Amino acid sequence: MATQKHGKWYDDACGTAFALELIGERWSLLIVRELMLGGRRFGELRGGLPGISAKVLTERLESLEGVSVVKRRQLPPPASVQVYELTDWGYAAETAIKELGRWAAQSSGHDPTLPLSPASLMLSFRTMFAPTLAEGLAFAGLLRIGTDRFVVRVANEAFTATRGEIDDPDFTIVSPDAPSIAAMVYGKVPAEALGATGLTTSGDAQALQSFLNLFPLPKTFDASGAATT
Amino acid sequence: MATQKHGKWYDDACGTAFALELIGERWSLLIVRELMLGGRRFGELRGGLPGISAKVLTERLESLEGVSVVKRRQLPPPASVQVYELTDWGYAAETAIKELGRWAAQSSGHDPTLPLSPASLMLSFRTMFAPTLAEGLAFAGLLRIGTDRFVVRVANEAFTATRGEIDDPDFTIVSPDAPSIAAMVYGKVPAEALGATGLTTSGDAQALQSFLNLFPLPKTFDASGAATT
DNA sequence: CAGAATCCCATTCGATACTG
DNA sequence: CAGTATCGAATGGGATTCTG
Repeated sequence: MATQKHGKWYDDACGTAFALELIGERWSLLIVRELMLGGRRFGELRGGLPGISAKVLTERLESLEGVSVVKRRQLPPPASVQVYELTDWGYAAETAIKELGRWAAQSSGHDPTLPLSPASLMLSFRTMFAPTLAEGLAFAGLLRIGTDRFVVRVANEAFTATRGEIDDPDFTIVSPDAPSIAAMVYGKVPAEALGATGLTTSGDAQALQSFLNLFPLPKTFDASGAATT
Repeated sequence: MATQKHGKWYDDACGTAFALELIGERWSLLIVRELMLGGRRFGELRGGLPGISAKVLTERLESLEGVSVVKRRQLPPPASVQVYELTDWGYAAETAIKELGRWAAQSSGHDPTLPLSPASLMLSFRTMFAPTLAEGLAFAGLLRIGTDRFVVRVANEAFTATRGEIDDPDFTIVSPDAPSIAAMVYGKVPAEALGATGLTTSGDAQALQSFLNLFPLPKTFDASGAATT
């Protein structure tokens, strides 16, 4: 187990302060975010974290491993690759990560045009999903974002999004990147207008449209931080 | 309005990344925590944040004001003191802060013997309160922690904790500091054993005991981050 | 007391080069 | 590809001083 680096930033018994000791360093929480949809390799992590250097990523992974949020796994010999994945406890951080995102997304200062990783997009779906809008709906969709594959399912007013394939999806979305899908879902841009981005859809148009409407945006505070009535 | 400092740490449309741009600097989130139970003065903030320097506190307050999480208020002339308080949006961060704390407190590495501010203690109550344990209960208590005053109320399976006084509480807890109360609530240390700490209780012993049992601890992951069965 | 201004050291980061 | 090693630059934060 790698050695823990700092250990004494704050001198505070508060659980939130302890959380910040663990995942409060720059980049740490975003690394956890990238791992939230399953184990990833070093290079895949870099791909989802624009601007992070190999040095910092290495340091953060060691730190997160040292505090048992991340564990390292050697894949079986044929392809003996190393994979980083969350521990059970690491996965338990999902709620906290989503609540932070939900909070910040309510600000008028949020810029949705920046780059977005596939994992972030899936996590945003898990965050923004509105169960009441899913009454009576049941379908499964396949999302192909670059080389990533995700299955999204809606049933019993519940939503799941996981890495994986599926044989007979009700609909399929193929996109070169995540932002194009985000624009369609959150920007209410019709799929046809996204042709130029290389995004295509197929399958049950009804189910697809239902899916696209399951994720309402809040945005309820103005630039001065006051609630908008 | 103060100028925003960095602005471009991450280049990421993810809401969580944006949250970290706003409150991800060292100390920032703990300052928000200290303000969560009401406006505070500069020195009061320092008191609740052991180890923070005046320089850093000044910088962080400017930064938080710049992004509209905190606002500055001049109290009316008689006592023309400056008070820092959260904007509506700042108060909306409570859920995220509590979820971070709840997550971290599940770790076996959490050290509850460190210093604890009164605001942190109240926030921990709001976090750990278990509605199902409050069925049929209704009472109001007064907590005097050093010079701070809080009113805690339980009714309709709901819990509130706010700064303030009350005339006829069902019980009163007087303590020189927050950790003594934390030991009684979370450490299951009987009040009598806390005499040496200067903690005293009075009023309806039944209501007091009910109150003390409303905040169960989770702690469900071992040192390696695995779920304990 | 509340905070701004200086100074200076320690850490951190990014870029580049290197290795199995 | 998956990191490690090194180095210079930038940043951050503590201590101190000063001011209203």
